Amino acid sequence: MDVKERGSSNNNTIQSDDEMDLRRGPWTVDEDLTLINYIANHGEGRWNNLARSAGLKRTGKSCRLRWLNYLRPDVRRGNISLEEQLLILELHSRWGNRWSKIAQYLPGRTDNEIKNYWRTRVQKHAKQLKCDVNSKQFKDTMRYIWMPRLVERIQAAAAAAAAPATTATATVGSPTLSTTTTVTANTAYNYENNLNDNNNFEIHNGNMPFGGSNVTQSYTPENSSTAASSDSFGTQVSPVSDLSEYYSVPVSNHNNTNPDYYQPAQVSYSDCITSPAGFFSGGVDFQSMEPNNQWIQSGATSDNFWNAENMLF
DNA sequence: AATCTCTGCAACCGCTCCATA
DNA sequence: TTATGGAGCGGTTGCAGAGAT
Repeated sequence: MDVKERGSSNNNTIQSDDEMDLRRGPWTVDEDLTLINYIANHGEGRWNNLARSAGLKRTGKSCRLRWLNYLRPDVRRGNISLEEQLLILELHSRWGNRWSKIAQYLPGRTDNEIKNYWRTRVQKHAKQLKCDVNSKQFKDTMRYIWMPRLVERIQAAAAAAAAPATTATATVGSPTLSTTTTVTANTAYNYENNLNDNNNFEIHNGNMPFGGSNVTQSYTPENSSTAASSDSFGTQVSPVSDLSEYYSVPVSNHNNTNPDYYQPAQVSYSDCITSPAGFFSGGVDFQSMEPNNQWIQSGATSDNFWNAENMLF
């Protein structure tokens, strides 16, 4: 975000007797640098104390939020990939609005980002379909139509990407969809049929922040990038004087659609993705199920649905 | 070109939970 | 046992930019 511009458009410094000059609103580049450098040298945690010690006129909460949602080096930005969308839909169907929990399974994504995605995309389409996002109708639509469609698109993309120099295995209706590639970007989910509240799943790790290339590691929320870690940096780091150093690309290019913007892992998941538990198991033929969905049988609603589906993707 | 409307998302708010004294 | 403060979570708001008119 170009915090400077946003900050200048409205002076968000709110002063009150009991808030002692605490700043609110968009963060400035200077504030960001101060926070980054302080955490680099002292680690995170004790946010109120941190805010004071760092000389930031912000609440601890504000510092924590800024760090976790924006400044952390392992935060991923950019469009939500198809695989991530699929995962979000699946996990939300399991856990509802447990954003932080869902975020634990999407490395580098924050609960805020996922929440925003859900509200801006998914809820919007529920509205278009004139049904409640928590209704069975909508859940069925997600589960039996949108999610299989997503899988198809993932498969198609994988096949297209793999065509020249890689191998791809895409089995419709089977529990696995795997692709191996040789391209640079390579965080791969192996979302085995073992996802539940206590389970781990594996991530074949490429250049994501928590491991080296081609490492397969058991993934748990505890070792996720989303989980706060005081070890994100070493204890002694050269001060960052310019956010472009920190991000390695101009920070002003923050728009998600701009490929120059900070992207710790270039987001082109060339991946293997295995279905969420029970989603594909048994080789369910979603296509054949569609006509059985009473709700979808109604013509007008069906039209709405397909329009919404196209927009969702 | 100007204005209006919509969209995406960063940031804030209020609440709950948990650890500690 | 209770009080207090830190941390985290989900919901909401407000703004900038994009797109439509």
